[in-house]
Amino acid sequence: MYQHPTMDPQTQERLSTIRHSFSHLLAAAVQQMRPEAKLGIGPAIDDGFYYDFLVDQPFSLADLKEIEKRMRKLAGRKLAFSQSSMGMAEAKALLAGQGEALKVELVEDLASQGETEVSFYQLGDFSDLCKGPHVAGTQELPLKAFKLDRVAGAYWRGDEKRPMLSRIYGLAFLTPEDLAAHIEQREEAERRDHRKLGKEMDLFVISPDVGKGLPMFTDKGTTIRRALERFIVDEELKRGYLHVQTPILGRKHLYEISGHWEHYQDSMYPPINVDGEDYVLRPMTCPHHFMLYAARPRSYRELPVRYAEISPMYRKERSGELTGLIRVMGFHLADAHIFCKPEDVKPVFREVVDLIGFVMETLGLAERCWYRLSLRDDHKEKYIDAPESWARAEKDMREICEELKLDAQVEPGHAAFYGPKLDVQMATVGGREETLFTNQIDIALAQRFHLEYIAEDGSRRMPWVVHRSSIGCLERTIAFLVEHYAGALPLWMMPVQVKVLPITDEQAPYAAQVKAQLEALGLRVELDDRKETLNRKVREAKMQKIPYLCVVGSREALEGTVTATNRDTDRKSTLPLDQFAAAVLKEHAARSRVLAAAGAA
RNA sequence: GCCGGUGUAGCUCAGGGGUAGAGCAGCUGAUUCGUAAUCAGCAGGUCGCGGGUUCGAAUCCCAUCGCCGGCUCCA
Repeated sequence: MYQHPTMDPQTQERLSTIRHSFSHLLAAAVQQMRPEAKLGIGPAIDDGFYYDFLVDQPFSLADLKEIEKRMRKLAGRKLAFSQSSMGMAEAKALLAGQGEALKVELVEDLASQGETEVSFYQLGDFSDLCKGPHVAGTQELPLKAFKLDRVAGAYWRGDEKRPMLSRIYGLAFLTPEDLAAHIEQREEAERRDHRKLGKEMDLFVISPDVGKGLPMFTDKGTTIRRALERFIVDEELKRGYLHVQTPILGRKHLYEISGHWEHYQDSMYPPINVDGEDYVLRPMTCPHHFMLYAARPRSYRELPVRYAEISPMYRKERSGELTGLIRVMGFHLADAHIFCKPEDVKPVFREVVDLIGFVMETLGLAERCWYRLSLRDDHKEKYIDAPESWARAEKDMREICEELKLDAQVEPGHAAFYGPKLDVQMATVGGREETLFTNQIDIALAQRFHLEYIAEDGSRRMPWVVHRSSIGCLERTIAFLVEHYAGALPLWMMPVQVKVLPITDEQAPYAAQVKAQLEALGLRVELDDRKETLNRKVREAKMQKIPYLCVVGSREALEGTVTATNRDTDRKSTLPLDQFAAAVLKEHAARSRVLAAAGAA
């Protein structure tokens, strides 16, 4: 989301105060228009503020104009924000008298946390339970730097079992310029959106007839995927992973053993009954890999066993949750399960962190990602019931983060049902946070599947299992890459790496030769021999973000050269074809993110 | 799934009760061109789908589907 590049903490705090004050102004205006509207909460957020209201009739976009007008009118009266405080019982009685049931609940919560007093802010006729701070009065609000934005439904306290409130979002900044910049940035984000670019670049298609959340990759999109798959499979093989292949269907029984059926059923498709036996589409690969492990006795000597697979999986999602390639129902995860001795879990995990670090670096996403340590929360029913193992695994996970100086954000409530996770997080261009990769210590499944190995002393022991994804879900990773690079992907994953543009028909034979020579090296090349002007061919190729354009005219044909334009620098240089080809091949093979074969900066 | 918004040609959009329009893309022809749109012509839509109101619906109403933003959920 929008962050002012040079904002010091004080200014940031001031802005947050202003935004919060705007939210009160909003609530005041709303209560003028709809006295029956009950108040939820109204905090400052990254780009402004919102306020939640309990109303019979949800607000529509058309209401915003009128509300904003009233806000401006109220602000024009130069109202002061004044604070007062009172005891819990008094506050509760006051709010109850006003019919503010949601606020009463907040007071009760504060009371149960041991608070003895609460604070109210008064703005004109409008009073609200609020700890502040606020600006002194409405004359301090930058009215030209704010704007009501949109409406949305939001469950009270984020709980879908509780009533849905009507939320009004507003944008607010310190200056009109900042507001304009934010709106401009939003438009830029729209242009970078992988859904838009994916269509323009012809990478994937989501057909309602096939099904929402079930993307299909075109040849170009498939080329990107293949580049990523080859990269990760080769890298994993180098690092001791064993690549395997397992089916996407499995007996329901298998998932009853794993606990998925009990803990994860909401995300699974209903069983397919075949001759009296129930099968389910797999939501995860772990049970299959466990059965591979369990198929024969294992010695401590062969541990750690690292089974990897780029595995298709299907998870049921509610329709409103699907987004382009980022949130889908059928996807492909670069998954692996590492079976190790319990005492080896740290080195094994360190090795996993090293791999994902390498992957992020190679993809060029490292500086945009951060770590999240995902632990349990109080909703015990979501997790396997094994408090001691949880405590141990969470402790291990924390220690690993500390040892590796990962600076992970700790977040309760995001753990897998079978163990804590170390996630790699990233933000979409739209500002929404998503998980790119995830790694887990599994405290439960080895036991449920009775996995074991023979230890040095001949005893049978239970291995620990680490689940991890190295390059994540291919669909999602591609979406992030497209957004991060605004479509101008690194050479090695670009569907078309070089485009040959002959100036006239006379150069057709030479252009074909250039293409053939580059292709013989394994590069992906297109020839544009249409009867179009060079200007047009260049324009179209640039819009397609082709890394290198090779213009060949009579001069190049005569000399055996190409005049290549560099996508990233927009510079060009004329050089012998052999030399250009070798340089591009080198960049391709090295998975370089810098284009320097021609027109280097 | 819930709340709000939205759906007109492949794409971007105009039109808002009297049975459809532009630009680009496409096709045909001419142009043989040195780094971001050569010119001309042609073709293209039962206005998401289904009901209803009306003499008449792309336009109003209802329902439904897709898409977008949010909530919930999540790789």
